[in-house]
Parts: sequence; C-alpha cells; structure tokens
Amino acid sequence: MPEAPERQTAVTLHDVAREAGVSVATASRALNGSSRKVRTENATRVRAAAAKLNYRPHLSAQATARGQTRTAALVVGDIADPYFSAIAAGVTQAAEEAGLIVTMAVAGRSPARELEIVRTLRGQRPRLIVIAGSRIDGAETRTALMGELEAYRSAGGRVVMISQRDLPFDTVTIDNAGGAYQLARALAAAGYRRFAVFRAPASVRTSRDRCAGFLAGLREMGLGVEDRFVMETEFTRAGGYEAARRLAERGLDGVEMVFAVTDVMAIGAMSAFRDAGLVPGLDVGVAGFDDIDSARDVTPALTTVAVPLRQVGLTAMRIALSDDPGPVNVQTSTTVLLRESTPSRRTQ
Amino acid sequence: MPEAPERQTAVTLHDVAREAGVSVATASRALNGSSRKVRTENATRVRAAAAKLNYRPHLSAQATARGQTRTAALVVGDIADPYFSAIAAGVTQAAEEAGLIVTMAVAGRSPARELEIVRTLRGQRPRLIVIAGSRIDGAETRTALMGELEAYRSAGGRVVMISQRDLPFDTVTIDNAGGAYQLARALAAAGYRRFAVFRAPASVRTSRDRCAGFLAGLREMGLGVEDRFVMETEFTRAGGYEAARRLAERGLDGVEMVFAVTDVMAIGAMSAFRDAGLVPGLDVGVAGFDDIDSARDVTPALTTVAVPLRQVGLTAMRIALSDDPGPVNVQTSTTVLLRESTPSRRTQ
DNA sequence: CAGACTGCGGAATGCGTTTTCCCGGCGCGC
DNA sequence: GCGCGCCGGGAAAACGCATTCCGCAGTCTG
Repeated sequence: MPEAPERQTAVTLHDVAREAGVSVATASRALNGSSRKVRTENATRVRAAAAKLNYRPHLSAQATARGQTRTAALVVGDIADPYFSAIAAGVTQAAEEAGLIVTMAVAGRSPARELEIVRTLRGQRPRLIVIAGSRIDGAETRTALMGELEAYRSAGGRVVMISQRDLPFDTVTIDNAGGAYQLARALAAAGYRRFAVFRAPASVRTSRDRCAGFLAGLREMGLGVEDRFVMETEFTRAGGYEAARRLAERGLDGVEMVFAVTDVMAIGAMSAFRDAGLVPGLDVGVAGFDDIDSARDVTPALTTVAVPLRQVGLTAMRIALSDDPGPVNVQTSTTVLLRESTPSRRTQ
Repeated sequence: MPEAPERQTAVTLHDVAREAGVSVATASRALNGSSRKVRTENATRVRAAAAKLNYRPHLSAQATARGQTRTAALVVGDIADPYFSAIAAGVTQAAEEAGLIVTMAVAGRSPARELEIVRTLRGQRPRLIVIAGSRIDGAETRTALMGELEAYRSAGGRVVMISQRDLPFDTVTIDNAGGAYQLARALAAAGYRRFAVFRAPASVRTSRDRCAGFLAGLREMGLGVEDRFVMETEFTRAGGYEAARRLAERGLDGVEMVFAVTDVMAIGAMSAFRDAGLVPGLDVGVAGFDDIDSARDVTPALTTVAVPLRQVGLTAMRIALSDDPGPVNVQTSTTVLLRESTPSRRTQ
C-alpha cells in the first residue's frame, strides 16, 4: 500500500516523469510505445514510477492530443427491455474486444429525445455511433436527426443504424417481414386456417413489417385474415392482454390462431385467454416474435421467431469498425421456432 | 441546409468565433454563460454562428480544461441479464436527469475483468462509478480493486457499490436475507413443512445471504431443512433444472416445497419438474427470488421476492450525486409475492 | 581521423476548451 | 474636468497529454 496522502488531484504524466527522472516526452513514449524507441533502462524506470504512483492516463487529454477518442456510442430505446439489452450485450462485447469504451444513452422511444442525444453525443466525438432506435416514424425530427448524423459522419464519424433501412447510413436489419412470412407458412402447414393478428399502431415500423410479412405468407398459402381480426393495440404486454380479452369476449369468433407481433404481446394475450377460461395451445394457438427468454418458459412454450439480437449488436460493431466505404446493409436472418403453443392440427 | 463541404474535421469554437467576428474567449463565454457577462448583441451573434456551423463543443477538451468530466461510469456483470439491465435503467435515468453521460462496462462476472475495467475507468475521470458486481468473493483481486477505488476516491471521485456491503464505500444493498426470511415465514404459514433449497456455490454472496435468511426464517417457525436438501448447483437456469432433475429422480423424497435463490433457477426447476411428469404448484411448490418479468408469466405464476432493481439504480445515483460525506449504506426493502406456484396447504 | 549517420532525450508546439489577467472605454460623483 | 470603478473584450496561460523538431552524443564508414 503506497503512502496515499490526501491528494485531491489525480497523478499526471508529469508526476510520473519527475518520479522517474526523465522528461514528459520520454515518459509518454515509454508508456505507450510510439514509433520512437526509448532506452530499456529508462523505459523500466518509467513503468516502475507509473506503477508506484498508480498512474492512469487522462483519457480526455489523450483524446484531445491525439485528435480522436476510443469510445463507441450506443443509443437504445430502453435498456431494461430484453430486446435492447441483448443488442447492447453484443455491442459492448465487440467494443471491448476492440478496446473501446462504450457510452450508452437511452432514448425512451422518443424521437425528440433521440435527436437530443445524438446532438450531445456528437460532442463526445466517439469513433462510432450505433443507433438501435424504436423505429417510429416522425418526419420533423427525422430530418433534423439526419442532419446531425450527416455532420457527424462528415467529420469522420461512423454511424450504424439497427433496423432502420431507409436512412442513408450503414444498417443491420432484422428480417422482420421474412420471419413473419415463414412463420405464417409454417402455421398454415400445421393446419391452422382462421387467424387473428395483434399489431401495434401503424407508426411502429417493426410491427408493420411483421404484420405485412405474415399476411403475405398466408396469402401465398391461399389464406387471408379478415380485417376485423387484424387488431391494433399497444406495443406492450398490456396491449396484447387487452386485444385477447376483446377477442375472448366475442367467444373467439372462430379464430384458431393468434399471431402477436411481439413475444411480450403474445404472453399478455396468453394471460388474457387463461383469465377468460381458455387454454392457450388447446383452445387457441398463440405465436409471437423475438424469442425472448420468457418465450421458452411460459406454458405452453411459445411458438415464435428467433431474432439473433446479440449477433445483431456484434454485426453492427463489425460494420462500424471495418473501413469499407459506402452504405452497407446486412440483413440478419430469423428462424421460426414451433413450440407447444401451436400444436399441429393435422393429426386431430 | 448549410454549405457542408467535405470537411474531415469537426468545427471548433475557433471557427464559431471567427464566424461571429469575436474572440474565442467571448465565444466561450457566450455559449456556456460564465460569471462574466457578454454584450447581448455579441451573444446572439455567437449563438447564431454556432447554430449555422452546427457546432458542438468538444467534450474531451472541455473536460481537460475544466478539470472534470460530466460522465458517470457503470459497471455491470452482464447487461443482457434482467437483473443488471433493470439496475442500469435506473442508473441511466438518474444520470440523464443530472445531465451526465453514462459509460458502461460489463465485467462478465469475472473479478479480474472487473478490476481491469475499474483501472481503465479511472482514466476516464468520471464523476462517479457505480459498481453492480456479481458479488463473488476473491481475495487477491479484491484488495487490488480496493486500492484502485481508493485511489480514485482520493482523487475526488465518488464510488457506490451495489449489494457489496463489506467494502468501505457507499453502498446500496438489497435486503436479501430479510426478504428470504419473510418468504420462509410466509411459506411456513401457508402450511409447508418439508423444504429443499437450491443454492449457488458459497462464493456467491447473494446466494449465501438468501439461503441463510431463508433458513433463519424457517428456524423462527420451528422448522428446518435437512442438509441433503440444501443443494448446491449453478447460479443459472440450467443449474436450477439440474437440481430439480436430481430431486425428481429421487421421487421428491417427501419435499413439498423448493426455494431457489433466484427466479431464473426456479424457472429452470419448474421446467425440470414438468419434464419429470410433476406439476409445479400441485405436486411440489416452487419459489424464487427477484421477481423478474417472467415470474409473472410462467404457469403457475411464480411465488417470489420482489426486488426494486430500478429503484436500486436510482438510489445509487442519488447517493453518488449527494455531497454527504462518510460511507452511507442504504438498504432497499424487498416484498414477498405469493402466487400460484405455492398454493396454501391449509385448506387441503 | 573527418564526416555522415543513428539513437535517444528534451524543449517546444499543438489539441479545443476554460479561465485569468490586462486594458480600454464609459459613466458617475465630486 | 478628472479620477475611479465597472463593464466587457481580447490575449494568453493553463489543462494533460502526444508528437514534431532539434541537438547531442556515440558509432560507423572510408
């Protein structure tokens, strides 16, 4: 344990140099090996001094001196949401492998807040910005956001959007439409004929894409969904519950199968069905999208479309760290997972 | 839309000053209003120039100049884990309210990695560090970590530990023992008599505390648990599954009720029981700890002890931002939630 | 043994800010 | 009319570090 006096200020490179009896320049060179060489004796003395004083370089000072930082910025909608936290896990993993510090901001699903965040983020001068937004259309703030990102990029920054294909930046998208399409075909093949879809308001792109893909898949199989069974509700568990309650109140109206555009909504729906005395999987099939952890643990286990969220985060970072030019668009594929909530009706 | 040429470098305060026809000093004063006053005409011209050039101050440069940053550092075990992501949500919320940027690092439940993170974090010179570690005892790295944190604090930094009471820093703890104690009493009151406990290896403090609290609560009610029913397993879903499988293999051995020190483990256990042909809640009661989202959604809904994780994060930030001296220890209370996985045996 | 070259240490410069210090002008009281 | 305080502007120092430039020794070449 060193002397550790009541110092109110951190130890600087200057202190280390003095302790080692060399100049600041030599100390700097010894500590982060530049192209210049420094005599081994001096080098070891500097390192010893640094260790003794417990020195850590001031990253901000390094950043201004070098003209670039070693941080990656991540903006998410809500870090408590498993969707975003899984992506965040991928991003932080890749960042750490690349020796980058990650700063995170949560936009709370508000485009205005998202804009404000990117604004202050730009001051951070991060190496790259990954935006996993909530994909809500909003024309006014959108152009402002674009301007901000454009300015950031023209100053040498790198931006990757997750799941926002229509912006002129690198993106990694999730195959929402394709996954829903495949799910629809699989369910049709399992013998289901009369469907309901629980979707979110049209401004939520993810919901729109999944819904469209699902309907396309059914159409391909010669099936359709009556308009009154495409039910719009909130993009939450409560939304799923509410829609299912309404449907159950009408005695299901012949619906054999409910597709909710989100696992969370699907789980809410299962809960509502049960509360109405209906057994999910038996009286009515339920399927979701995302494959969150709970999907496996509910009973009956929920049929869903798995999204490799962690992989999405990793991919976003890989793109951001590569020096390929031009807007790239990597689409990560999804896989449908049939489980007990949608037993085959063929054998019955 | 400004001219926006192919500039490869960000616009600096210098550019703004030149555009406004004033000195850098005045520009700085105009933009972040110091104690000095600047003529309103100049001020508006500076602001106009800043807006026109789309200027954002270089935060790193500000940091070195001012001698302090506006960032809060958060280190978590695994951001994809709902336990940590809920805490992270609280921390980021409080940070944003205080106008702080949050940088996040994930330690992956490894004390060595945690140490390394704090080391580089110290270079960041954050205003505060919140550590939500995995509470694994590890003597060697522990003292090194302490030294690092001590150095950080003596340089004016603030550190708050979550759930690590025994370190000489501010802490916010979760009443693990108390919650488990209350749960035990509630279960005993519901008529359960023969218990098993699924716990993690002794090095995991959280597990130890919850286990001890549970046993104390039973003792208080004149009950006990045979040693062979205190089963040590992994601190994961798979661990819970495995322990339950072993127990089911022995035909439950008269056990009426399983307490797993974690909801995740409890859910794994329910899955194993079901796979063994046993109905959780009917053939054997199951209880967990944490009240993660899934706990409500599994069937039967899982009896558990709710931990206000988001609140924990908020509290940690509140402590860190207050200027109270001395080590504070705020304990957040837990509440037991009896649900269908532990029906009362009194009425039977 | 002279001259070119190499290796390495230190002083100086720069990074984008803030902040201190100095200085000129203006209003005001006498 | 004159000194004095105040207001506001700019030059320059400071922040902690990286890097370029300069010079000094020592070594190699012929």
